Amino acid sequence: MQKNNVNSEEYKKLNEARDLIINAMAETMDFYGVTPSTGRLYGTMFFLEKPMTLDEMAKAMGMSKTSMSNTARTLLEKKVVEKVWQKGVRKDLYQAEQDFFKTFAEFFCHGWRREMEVNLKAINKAEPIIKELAESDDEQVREAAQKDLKKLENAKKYYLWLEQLVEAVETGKIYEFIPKPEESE
Amino acid sequence: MQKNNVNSEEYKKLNEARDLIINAMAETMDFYGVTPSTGRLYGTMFFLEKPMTLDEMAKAMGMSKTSMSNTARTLLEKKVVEKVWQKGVRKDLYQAEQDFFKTFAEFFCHGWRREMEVNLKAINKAEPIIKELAESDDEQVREAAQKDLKKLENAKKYYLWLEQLVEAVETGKIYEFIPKPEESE
DNA sequence: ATTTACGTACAGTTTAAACTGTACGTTCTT
DNA sequence: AAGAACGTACAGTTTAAACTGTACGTAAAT
Repeated sequence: MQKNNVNSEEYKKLNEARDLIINAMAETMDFYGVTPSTGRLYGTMFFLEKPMTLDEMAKAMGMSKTSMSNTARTLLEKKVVEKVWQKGVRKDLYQAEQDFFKTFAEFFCHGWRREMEVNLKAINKAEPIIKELAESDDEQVREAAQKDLKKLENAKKYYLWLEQLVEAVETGKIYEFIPKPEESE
Repeated sequence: MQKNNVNSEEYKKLNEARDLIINAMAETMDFYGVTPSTGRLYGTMFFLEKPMTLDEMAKAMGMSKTSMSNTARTLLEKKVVEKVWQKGVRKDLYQAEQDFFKTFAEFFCHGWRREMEVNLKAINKAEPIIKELAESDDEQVREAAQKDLKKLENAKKYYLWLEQLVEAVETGKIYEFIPKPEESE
């Protein structure tokens, strides 16, 4: 918790300031479908410069190594951390992605894509059936089916649009429309 | 479950086809932070033309009225259903929003906005403290604080960009860049 | 003024998720 | 080849979320 040759008073202050941010991250990351403690881990890794081992995470979060293994995997799947490799280091090393634009693109495009795929698959299965029923002799069935077809058409149009959006975000074309504030490096 | 003067065989078929879609919706709506049963309710309401009462929902979902009250409130908060009013009807009536573009805009802009607000608030609190530490006599503290400041700068730039995106989506300006496929009405 | 209908607060229960500790397979070290 | 270090599968526990039924406050109906 406290480094050796270091002004620990000021370090404490710095960590408190970082915690303000980390807490906010932990709170808002529920939007990304993770628990607060997962968010806290990401926040912690975000501020740490060097990559982190599971043991370091466990110590920093005051949690079990098993939990850290699971949490790290979650963050890995969400593409907000990456596994890095260092010569001579046996332990797995994880490092937080620093570029929020990248994490934004990764996360939302992945989610949107999945939504499109699953739903379009279902639509393609259901549509022929409903199309058949839209020719029914039974007026009520026919009208209901026709209304459903219209709904499916609209859904497909939406997914067509979403596909375009995903592509624009993934390729970076979106930044032609909404430019990034220029980087300070 | 079975209407009176209706070809129940065909109705069954139609409901099976609808269920394919509803199941897909229930599955993918986890991305929107709701449970499958909440997704199922939305899907059910999406296909039903008329607004629905809590009792009808309870019957359709095979769940308690209390659950439906909670679930409906959730959907209301996410802005994917709305309360409608009909003359002479005492019961609350809920109706699914049919326009996916609207639900997209409502949901993501709300989430992004909250993320920006909470995190920027934390940044504004933490930054002055870190700025002070960036002048520290202790070299380690000073360098750490300076690195942190850069991180905060980058975060702010990202949120600036996100703000622009939210605005483009909310105002509909986004459709100038990624046009909607034309409506079939 | 009673009664009836409605939605939800509340308490209790069931179900699922988060988390821990032990044990095991794998890989590096010696 | 034996031993040590590492990550994770697994089983068990704790915590939180989902769901139910009863009860109550409010408002319409009689």
